[in-house]
This record gives sequence, C-alpha cells and structure tokens, in this order.
Amino acid sequence: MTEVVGMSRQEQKERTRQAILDAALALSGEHGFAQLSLRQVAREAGIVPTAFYRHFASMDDVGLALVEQSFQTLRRMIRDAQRDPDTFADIIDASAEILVRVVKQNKAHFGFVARERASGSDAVRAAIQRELEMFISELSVVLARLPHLDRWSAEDVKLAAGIFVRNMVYRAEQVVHTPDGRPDLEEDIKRKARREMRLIVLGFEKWVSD
Amino acid sequence: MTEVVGMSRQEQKERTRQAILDAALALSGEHGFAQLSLRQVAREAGIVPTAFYRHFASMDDVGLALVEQSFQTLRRMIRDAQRDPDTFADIIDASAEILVRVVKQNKAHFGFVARERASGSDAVRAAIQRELEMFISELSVVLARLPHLDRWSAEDVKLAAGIFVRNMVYRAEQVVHTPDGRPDLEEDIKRKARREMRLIVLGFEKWVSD
DNA sequence: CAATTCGGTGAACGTGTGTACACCGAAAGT
DNA sequence: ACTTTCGGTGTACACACGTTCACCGAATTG
Repeated sequence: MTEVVGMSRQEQKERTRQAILDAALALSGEHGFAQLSLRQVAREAGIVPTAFYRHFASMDDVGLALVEQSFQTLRRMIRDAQRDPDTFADIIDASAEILVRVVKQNKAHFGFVARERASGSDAVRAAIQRELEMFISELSVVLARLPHLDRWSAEDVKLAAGIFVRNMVYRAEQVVHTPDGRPDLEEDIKRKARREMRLIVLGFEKWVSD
Repeated sequence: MTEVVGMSRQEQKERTRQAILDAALALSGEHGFAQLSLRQVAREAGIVPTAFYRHFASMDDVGLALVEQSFQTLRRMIRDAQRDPDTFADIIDASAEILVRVVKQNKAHFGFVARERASGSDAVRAAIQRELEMFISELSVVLARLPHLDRWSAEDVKLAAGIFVRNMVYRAEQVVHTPDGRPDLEEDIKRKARREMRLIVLGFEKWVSD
C-alpha cells in the first residue's frame, strides 16, 4: 500500500484495519454481509487480498468486529443524546426523536445489525443477540423507576423492556429503508413509534406481577 | 433425471419444480438463501444445473416462490388450528399454544421468512413485508371486535395489531432456533408470549383514540 | 404412425473465489 | 549500525460458479 509518510507502524495498521471494516460495512449495505468476498473487501479497502490476513483470520471475524463497532456507535450516540436539553421534556417524545435521528445518522451500522440479527453466521447472530439483551437490561433499570413498575417482578420488567426494544428495532429498520430527504416519512415513523410506546405504557398501570 | 414410470409430463415437471423448492428451502436453513448457488440447489434437487432454467429464470424467482409457499403453509396451519377444539378456551393461551406448535412443525419455512424478511433481495423483502401487512390487517379485523377496541380509529387498531404480530414474529424466531426435544424451553417461550400479549391487551382498556 | 414438444443431459467457456508461498522494504528493536 | 519484525505485494493454484449450446428421448399432439 502507498503509505503516507510519518506514521508509526501501529498507526498505519490501525488505519488499514479500519479501512477493511469501513469497506465491509459499506459493501454489506448493498447485498448483505454474508455474500461479501474477501477479495471484494480488500479491493474496496485499497489493499491486496493477501494483506487482509494481516488483520483478520476470516470474514467472520470482520463481522464480529462490526457488531462491536455498531453497538459502540449506538451507545455513544445515545449518551450524547441524553445530554441534549430537549430530552427532558417527555421521555416518549424524546425517545422517538432520538431513535430517528440516531438511526438516520448511522444507517450503515443499524442496517448491518438489523440484517445480521436474523441472518448472520451463528457467531454474529449470537453477538448481536447478546448486545440486544444488554440493551434490554439497561432499559429495564430505567423502566423499574417508573411509577407503576416499582412493584413488578424483575422478569416482568424485562418482558416489558423487550417489547419496547423490539418495537424500536422494527422502527429503526424502517428508518434505514427510508430514503433521505423525506421528512414526511420520518415524521410518520416518529408518530407511530410514539403511539406504540404510549399504548404499551398504558398496560403498565394495570399489570399485576404474581 | 431417472423418472418414475407412469407420470404425465406436467406431473413430472411439477414434481421437479417442487424438488428445487424443497432443496432451496432445506439448504437455505444452513447458511441463508442468498448464498445458495444454483448448482448447489440443482445437485440437492437431483437435476443437472442447466435443467434448473426449465423451471425458474433465476434463484431470485425461487426466493419469491418460497415466500408464497411459506405463507400458504402458515395460513393453512392457522386455519386448521382454528378448527381445533381447545382453541376456544382463552384466545391468548390458544394463540401461544398454536404459535409454538405451528412454527415447530414448519421450522424451515418460518426460519426462511424470519431470515429473509430483513436480509433478502429487495424483491423478496418486499414480498414478505406485503404478506406480513396482510396478516396485520387480518388480525386488525379480529381485534376490532374486542370489548374496548370498537371505538378505536382504524389506524390505532392496526398499530396494536402490528405490535402483536411483531412480538409473535420474534417468539417464532426463538422457536425456530430452539432444538427439538426441549419442551421446557418451549414452555418458557409460550409463557413469555402469553404474558406479553396480556400486557399489551391491558393497554387497550385505557387507550383513547383521538 | 409420424411430427413436435420439452424436461433433462453433458461438455465447455470465462470469471471470481480463498489461500499458499516467496519476497520486499521500511519501521522498530538492539 | 546491525538485525529483526511485519504490513503489504505479486504470482500461482485448484475450485466453484452462472450461463451457452447442441443434443437426447419419451410424452404429447395431430
């Protein structure tokens, strides 16, 4: 590779590694990660096929790295969003707003997760499942502080959080497939997401854990 | 192909066509439909690669045929299940029961739909989305007859039906990935599905459509 | 019974693939 | 200043792929 001058070995290595990940993520948007070829990714990353092996043992490892990176992105953006002032108005309104904004800004990562969640290799699927479970657990902590839920069993809170997250995942998939520059469609998704969340929350008030 | 004697031409053709579909469905369970090769499918179906073209123009067409066939299976099984006597006890208990039983009996079809829903070709994804929308509409008709929902707007009923269906799809995915001969895991899925449905239904009583 | 239709065959092509190997040259280590 | 390390290169192989083509022979048609 034509290397830029004045870069340490590990800087350069990290840079190439990231180029491979970027290439794989971009290309997987077109036809799915599983049908990417090593050579295709190497070409897009600007290296020769054999150089690939200096960074990953197989494409499967690339998939796992992408899962990790995608969820890192997700967590960082949510953390940033929570600092946003208008978050504190109404938690449901804010959630819908954040959902659409964050997903729109990172369609590649979210599209990857949505696709590979159901169809990736066993290892990739398991990794995504694990991350989503962690997400549900984190949301459970938040939900447990809500008015009616403080008397629920831990399992029930998690069940409720699961319904929430799965609905969000679905709406995120929709955002991914929404063409840019269609604020009307985005508004529609937000609106539906809000109503769904409200409907689910209403059930909370009547539920009695056994 | 070594053909069995005493079969009309169209009988034989239909039989081969079905062999291709069966082969594709079976093989797609291992590594996803998109990475199936025409030659692989032909081999499994017991024909020579070129004979494939006598039945389908491309593997994409096979995918569309599989979507159709999968949902036909689903509808048939639900229809059968509705004739089942124990369906009329409690609609939620019955739904959970039917869900697990039906999916377990047809893991290949449901696995295919779950996987390709998010990751298939545009055509396949669109076809599955359409079928699921029809399903949601059908469920909406049922829901609209429930006690509190008769005053809801059509859109809200559909939103509620969507939450239901998406949760069912998720639980169906779980059943697909559950190894056979683990009634304990199946019971757990049923139990969670029941609680989820109950929780969602509770929200119905308080909702007010605007 | 002759003519036609058509699902299945087998050889052949060009292309893209994963991976092995020997090699290069600059950065890092001594 | 030397040696070592190591990311990137280029060649080469065997293989699977989609698709083409001319061909076969039994079922169908007339």
